[in-house]
Amino acid sequence: MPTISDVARAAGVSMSTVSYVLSGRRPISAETSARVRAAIAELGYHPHAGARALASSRTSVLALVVPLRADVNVPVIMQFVTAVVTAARRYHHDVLLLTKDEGTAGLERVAGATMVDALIVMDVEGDDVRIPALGRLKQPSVLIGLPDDPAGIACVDLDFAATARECLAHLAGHGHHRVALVGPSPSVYERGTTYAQRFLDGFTDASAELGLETVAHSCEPGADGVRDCLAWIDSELPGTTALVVHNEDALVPLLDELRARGRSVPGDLSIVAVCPRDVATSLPVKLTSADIPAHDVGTLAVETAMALLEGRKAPGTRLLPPTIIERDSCGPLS
Amino acid sequence: MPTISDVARAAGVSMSTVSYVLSGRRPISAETSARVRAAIAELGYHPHAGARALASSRTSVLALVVPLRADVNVPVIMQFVTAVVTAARRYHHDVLLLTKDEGTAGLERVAGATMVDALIVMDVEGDDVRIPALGRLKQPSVLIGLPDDPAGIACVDLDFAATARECLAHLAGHGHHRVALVGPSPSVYERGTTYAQRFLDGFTDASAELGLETVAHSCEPGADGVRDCLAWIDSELPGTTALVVHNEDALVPLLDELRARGRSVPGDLSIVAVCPRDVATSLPVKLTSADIPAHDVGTLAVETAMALLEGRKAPGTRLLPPTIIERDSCGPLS
DNA sequence: TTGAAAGCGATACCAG
DNA sequence: CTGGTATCGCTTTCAA
Repeated sequence: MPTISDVARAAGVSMSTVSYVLSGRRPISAETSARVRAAIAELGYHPHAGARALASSRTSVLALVVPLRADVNVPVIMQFVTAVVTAARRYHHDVLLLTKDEGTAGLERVAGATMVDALIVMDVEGDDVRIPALGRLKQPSVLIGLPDDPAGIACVDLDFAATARECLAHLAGHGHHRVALVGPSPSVYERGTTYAQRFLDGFTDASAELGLETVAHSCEPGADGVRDCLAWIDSELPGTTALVVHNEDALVPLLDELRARGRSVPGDLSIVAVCPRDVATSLPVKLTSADIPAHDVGTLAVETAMALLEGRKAPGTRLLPPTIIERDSCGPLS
Repeated sequence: MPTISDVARAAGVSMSTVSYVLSGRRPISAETSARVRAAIAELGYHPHAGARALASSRTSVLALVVPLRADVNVPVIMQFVTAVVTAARRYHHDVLLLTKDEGTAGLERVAGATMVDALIVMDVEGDDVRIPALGRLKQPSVLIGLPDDPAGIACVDLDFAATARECLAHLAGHGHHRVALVGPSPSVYERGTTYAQRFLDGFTDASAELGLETVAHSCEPGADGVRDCLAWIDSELPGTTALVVHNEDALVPLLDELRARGRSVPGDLSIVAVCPRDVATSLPVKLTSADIPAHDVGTLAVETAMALLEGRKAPGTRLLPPTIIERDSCGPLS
């Protein structure tokens, strides 16, 4: 493996010149630069990451902490991950993957060892024990999600309250007055992640603002859960004409059940789902949906981390506005 | 951030002693060791990864290259990833995540920069351009999958040929003689990944050995694809009493279609699926299935990488034996 | 516009 | 069982 001094010798310049050609941190004559680049190419030189990290105390690596709970939606996580990796590469960074189950220790390990320049943490809970730990690190971090108290750490997420509002507004625009929310499974509410509650709060507020009659109920997984939830809705708000579904796993059994009952979508019942684009379009009825912009959130998280590293931008919270995509599951009131 | 010499001073020993306490590469008296550890804990010392990598030319990091094609099964990929990360941690290694779309350049970048000790590459194709590139690296690598020519690189995968054989043997054991294979979509065969072909070859061979009448056909995605495939099977092998389904996405529409036709499973038709445990159990009929042991394969890949790093074990191919799990979709010939 | 040289923080060899 | 120290390969300040 050639070193920087091999390159320097081959190009007939000093080590520092080679270094500056690579970093661009000081002007180099076009001619010198060309000679150096030629030598680099010819020798197949790659700067040694460890040496570079030691000398500069920057690693060009980002830590990404992912949940591996089965209870969260795996394809969505994967979308975050690929968005983060892809965006990181645009900034010449690589991604070190940590799992949430290592908890605080994992963060302290990679940060303490100076393995990473910044950390991006997914699946943040309302009262997440990792937040104080992150605050103690010398590296900046970005949360994907919104805890009760970010404690000065940057946050990025979809604006779930506004999303609920848009869903209701969309249905109201179609003339619906009685709308039910099919929520996530109870375990999601119990667990600390706040997005379910934020969505529910937005739903409740918007319902009042828009003068709608609404109910909301969590929905256990599986066909039975869906049936129970529908039964609950029927008894609590008879004459419901539209559903907002904030529960991906419920979608397939829900459509099955409605078909079995002979209720057509959107003829008898309109539906707005909150889910990634691809699941909305892969079902028998193409669902009007509020997108989960995993790609945008992941990208923004990386951009925020980079801004923090460069000292621009104070940490704060960025909630992305929702996007409703009209498809075939929303009709006028019949 | 305290350094090793801060620890040495605090403990009243030399730097080298601290280093040896940490690495265990030479005997240290219990007393000294205790003093050093106390100092480490008190100062909150973490060895600097870059410095360590520079001095020792080992990084304690593994590269993992994942595909991000939508066409592969995302939850299965995620299982590989979590298995690799978890296993790596048991060996005190972290995982740097690369995406397949960076191609050869990504491998050369992280290996050339000495960012990783070894590489694990998923979604290897029959004639994968990355294989010669991996051969040129100074770090060892492990392939998940089985290319046409591993060129001396270690491979780990499920034994798909044996899996096909077991599926057929299982059905033959239930008295079936006419069996059809519902294969992956044509795009999977066209793309270079070899597992589909290996499964098909195993299927064909075992069919002959067991004296069965079989046909095999690829299956396009979606309900239409399933209908076409079933129609093809009906015309080519009338009286088929059992299906081997090597196509996860076809499972839901297939069961739907059979139900629509009033054909019961396993009453009228037996099914063995090749898929991860959780999808086999989450369908309306609990499917008898051949497991995709993503967790085991990922773990074994890491263990192989570690063995290679320690110089034990020559690279070679390890194909994991299949496991058929009997559930509710296989009955006797009626 | 370029060069020389002092670290960065560990590891591991040479000594004792 | 423990110490001293050269060394790893690069960045960056100081000088020219």
